[in-house]
Amino acid sequence: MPNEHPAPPRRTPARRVTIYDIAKHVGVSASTASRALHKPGRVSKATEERIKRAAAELGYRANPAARALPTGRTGTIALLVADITNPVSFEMVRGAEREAEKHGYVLVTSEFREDHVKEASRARSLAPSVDGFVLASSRLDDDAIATIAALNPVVTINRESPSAFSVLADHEPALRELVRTLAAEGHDRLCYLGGPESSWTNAKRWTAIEAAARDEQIEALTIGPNRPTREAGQRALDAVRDTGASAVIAYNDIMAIGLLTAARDAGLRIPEDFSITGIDDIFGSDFTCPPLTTIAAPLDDMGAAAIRHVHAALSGERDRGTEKYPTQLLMRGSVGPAPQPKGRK
Amino acid sequence: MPNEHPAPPRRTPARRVTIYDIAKHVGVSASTASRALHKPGRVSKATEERIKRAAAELGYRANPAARALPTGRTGTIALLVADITNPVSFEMVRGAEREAEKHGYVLVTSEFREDHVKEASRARSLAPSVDGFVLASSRLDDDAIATIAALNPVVTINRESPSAFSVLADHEPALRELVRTLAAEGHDRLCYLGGPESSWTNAKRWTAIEAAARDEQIEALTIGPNRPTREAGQRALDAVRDTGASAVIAYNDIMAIGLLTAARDAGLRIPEDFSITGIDDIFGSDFTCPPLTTIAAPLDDMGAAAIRHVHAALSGERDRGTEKYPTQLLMRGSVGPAPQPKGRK
DNA sequence: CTGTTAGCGCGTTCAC
DNA sequence: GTGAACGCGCTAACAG
Repeated sequence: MPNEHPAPPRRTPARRVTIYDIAKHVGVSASTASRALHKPGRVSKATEERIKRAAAELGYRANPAARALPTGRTGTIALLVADITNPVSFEMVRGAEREAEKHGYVLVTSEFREDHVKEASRARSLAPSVDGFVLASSRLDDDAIATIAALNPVVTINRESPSAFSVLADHEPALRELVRTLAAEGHDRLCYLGGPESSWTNAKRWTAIEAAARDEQIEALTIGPNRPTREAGQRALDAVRDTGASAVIAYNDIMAIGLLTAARDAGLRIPEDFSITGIDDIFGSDFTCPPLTTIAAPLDDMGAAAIRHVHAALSGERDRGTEKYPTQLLMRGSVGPAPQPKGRK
Repeated sequence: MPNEHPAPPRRTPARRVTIYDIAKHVGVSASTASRALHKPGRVSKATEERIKRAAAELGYRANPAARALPTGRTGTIALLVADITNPVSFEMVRGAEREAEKHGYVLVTSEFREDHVKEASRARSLAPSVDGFVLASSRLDDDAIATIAALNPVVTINRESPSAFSVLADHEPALRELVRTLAAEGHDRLCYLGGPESSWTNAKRWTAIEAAARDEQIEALTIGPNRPTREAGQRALDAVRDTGASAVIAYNDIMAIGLLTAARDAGLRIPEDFSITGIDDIFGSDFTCPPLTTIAAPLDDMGAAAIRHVHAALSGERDRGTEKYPTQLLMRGSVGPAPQPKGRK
């Protein structure tokens, strides 16, 4: 802990009301009050009613810390995302938050900025104050995830791991469809603009593209690894052109947007000179010039599902497994026919 | 609490190491261990060293809940934002998170989706588990904020309130400059596309625009209130055209982008037929067609500052006041000369 | 169905 | 400089 937060000059203590206050007020013991408030049916209907009324009147709020001590449950779930400012995170965070609230959990969201060291350290420091973890686009290896999972249930999003439940977007069919479409448009060499090496999905995506290209009997090559940023997308323009490919599939929309704007700045016409596609369907991908062809996943649902599985694991249900979500190819203006029809086939 | 999370089937307890473990391990009392770990100099240099070593060896992690009980401090700060999926939130969240981590706090981020009822209820339910609040773009009235501030220090972002410390972006100079520029380009009637009624900044922005327009001797009118969404921006196109204004300043970039895309879909040329500007400089505002003229604020710094002020308040420093941050007008392609010079003056 | 007792892990008196 | 004892608010175990 780099810094301590001292307590000395306490703020207006304004003592909060406890179960003892309401117990005294009603004329029962504290444990009865506790039961009435949280254990359904363990107390007579009449006194339960009186206790609940008193609690409402006095404005009682359970102290989570006090509750966590005997139960070992904090009522908090941590969601670790690679990059908060990546629009991909939004929908996931929103879905997770909605579901967490629904089950009475507080959600703590934290980003690790694509840094696996930071990710591990955040998990370690958060571990004592949460009941479980959701790791979105984790950069950790299986051992590191296992370490975390030893103390708390872990659900991963877009990352498979033997020690966690995994919620995945199945990009394979959409990528295959995309490659088929590109081939049909006459593209006979396509380039995958790769993402971070430590990204599990990066490898998956390239594998799917490669296989699809083979089936379509067109060439596929990849450049990378690259950081998943706009800047990286921009800087990749020359490398992409050097490949001689007429179509590019970028690791994600952020990179695709970087590449697209760089291409336009360089005087290229999209898609006449060049087809570009991304993955994710982030905010903004529909209003680039031209709008970006991309692949959408139900990130909102996936975020919610992850929380649901953490909750299930905490309730004693199985905490390993995989759940796949379908994705959808969105054809937009950034894809067009190959520039020089070479008459393949 | 809509739902309880039952504890019964506890997960591999895997008892965590406590100060007692390390105390026994070293051969001292628990209180000495506690002191050595957190009270500088209250224990002999030698034993302090041994205790710290033991703590490290055993992998000791303080139990925040147990700590919170006697101290009343949870080490957590809540950040409430209007809309997580609005890119405006990102930078603020990121800055806040960075600063929170720096001071050893855990940050809980939660959105209330522009709903003041939800905002209040979130604050109420979070109150017992946090040390303080940051309310970003709060939709609450002063009384509601005062209620929250009675229990925990509150810092507001882009919202002034008598019972909280306020971190504000000062849009007035940039708006004035923008209006002056528009006037110089020949626009003699401009329209403010208003945001939500409950938004404090909405009123501020309109006031600044109105005053600047008066000074420039051009006409300014406003339409609204509107929800701060892309859809609202799109739907406003007709209303905006009906005003006869040749330039629009939107409440924020999201709405501006909605308006811009709707205008283009309707066959209008921007900025030849119409100048459009936003406020916020969100992700995406630089790659619309044409790029959006907007006003940028140091949201990252403001988020960090808010946390700093919560921390300061918790340390007994003053918890009322105002801190203003300068903003910057970014002229981009969406602004041009007025379509039909009417030869004002 | 309900009251009593004990203890969660830690900080903090108060003695020594 | 250090240890023993108490209590934070709540739940759990054990009576009754």
